[in-house]
Amino acid sequence: MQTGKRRVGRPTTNVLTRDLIMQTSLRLITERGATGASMRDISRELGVQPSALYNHVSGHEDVIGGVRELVSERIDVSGFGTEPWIAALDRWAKSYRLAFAAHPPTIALLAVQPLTEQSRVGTMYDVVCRGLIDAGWPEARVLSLVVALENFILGAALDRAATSEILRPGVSDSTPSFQRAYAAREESLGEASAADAAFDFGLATMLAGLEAEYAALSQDA
Amino acid sequence: MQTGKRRVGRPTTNVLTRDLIMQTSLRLITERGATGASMRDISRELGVQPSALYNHVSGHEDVIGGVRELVSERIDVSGFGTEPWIAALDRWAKSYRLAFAAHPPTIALLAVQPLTEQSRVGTMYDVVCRGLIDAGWPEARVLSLVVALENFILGAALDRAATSEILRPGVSDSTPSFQRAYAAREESLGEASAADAAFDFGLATMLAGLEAEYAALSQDA
DNA sequence: ACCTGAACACCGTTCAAGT
DNA sequence: ACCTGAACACCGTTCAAGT
Repeated sequence: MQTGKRRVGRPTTNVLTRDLIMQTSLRLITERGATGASMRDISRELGVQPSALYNHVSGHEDVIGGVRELVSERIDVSGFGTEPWIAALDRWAKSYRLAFAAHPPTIALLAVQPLTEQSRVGTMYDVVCRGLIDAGWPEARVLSLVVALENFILGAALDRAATSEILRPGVSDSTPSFQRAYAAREESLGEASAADAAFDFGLATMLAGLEAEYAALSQDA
Repeated sequence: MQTGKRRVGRPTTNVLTRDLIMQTSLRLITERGATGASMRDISRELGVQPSALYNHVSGHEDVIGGVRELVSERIDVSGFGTEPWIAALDRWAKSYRLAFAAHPPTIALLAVQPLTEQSRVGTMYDVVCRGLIDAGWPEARVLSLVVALENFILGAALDRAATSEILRPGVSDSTPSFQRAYAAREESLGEASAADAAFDFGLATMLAGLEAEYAALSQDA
């Protein structure tokens, strides 16, 4: 990316754009982890001084927000309006998690960020809300449903981002039931990821619970 | 905490202990947020040089791990063995979330940390696993169940830690369904927290799904 | 408007020196 | 063994100066 040394003063053709900064940041985070994309790292990668970034972004928080937008673009909301609501939620949840799982270190960074107004994330919520309202869910409950599912998805993504050894009983310790459960899961999983198994199990459980809740709703009406 | 200026060399009575460092760190995180408990902040609060901390902890990661242990001590696993498994899970999940909710900024810090061996967290898993195995859940599925529920809990805690404005549609924008759902929830909630509503809804949904799954299990047997 | 370069107030961590 | 003090290699951000 470097173009030798630039002399002071405004360059004849701009070196940076906001989008270039976001793309570079996402790439660095993915390649080097959450701590590998400091403002100084990004500027170094782009061959500019750190202060140059501030002509296009307001600060590090702004960069993180932009990266979140980038990652969120790959979430699939196409099921709403074309499939039954439960299938649409299933598709949404799985693609949501995969979008973040493709860049594991982003999750811890992004999950805490407040939602910027007028963002693509906002339009995603709109599509999901519309699908659920049209399906007959009471408006007052729709956001609780969406947020609850999202909490699970982000928690699962966070889990996947952590080392796979995050949950492992110590050897020869005082947790026999934990060890038995661990060994039994190990055997039944084979090559599959434990985090994936927990996500699939949890998502199926939540959707089953939602289906039951939905059935109870139409019984009241 | 300061005791005037100490001269160089080993003090006659120790100033620090590992536990004192952890307690101070938790207090600072709670009072000042996740960024308010740097190694230098902790040392300043304790009236010592930053390097003094390294006689009792291996580094910042170690401190975070210790704080997680502190917070986790308040998780209630007393239901396992004394209540039906579903009630025990409900009690566990609610106290789990509350333990972290009492120190909101800790969650983002702690959720990503790998589990240290021989920790209290490990014994918590053991009690939960034992309760579920004794209740008749297949050993190979127990950990997926626990991890899935934990993912939801931590995701919900993360959500609660974020500003309450994290999810809010922009005014006069192109997300009408999102806005309707937001307004409807607002009205039905009154004073209650939106994050709480989503957690309660999600937990009830997951437990209902688990109950259905459990019933299906015994049908096969 | 958009870059460089210098500066400021921070980090985590290491290590010699002192008791 | 457990502290101080100095040092190293980092941060994010601001701002004057230059084109």
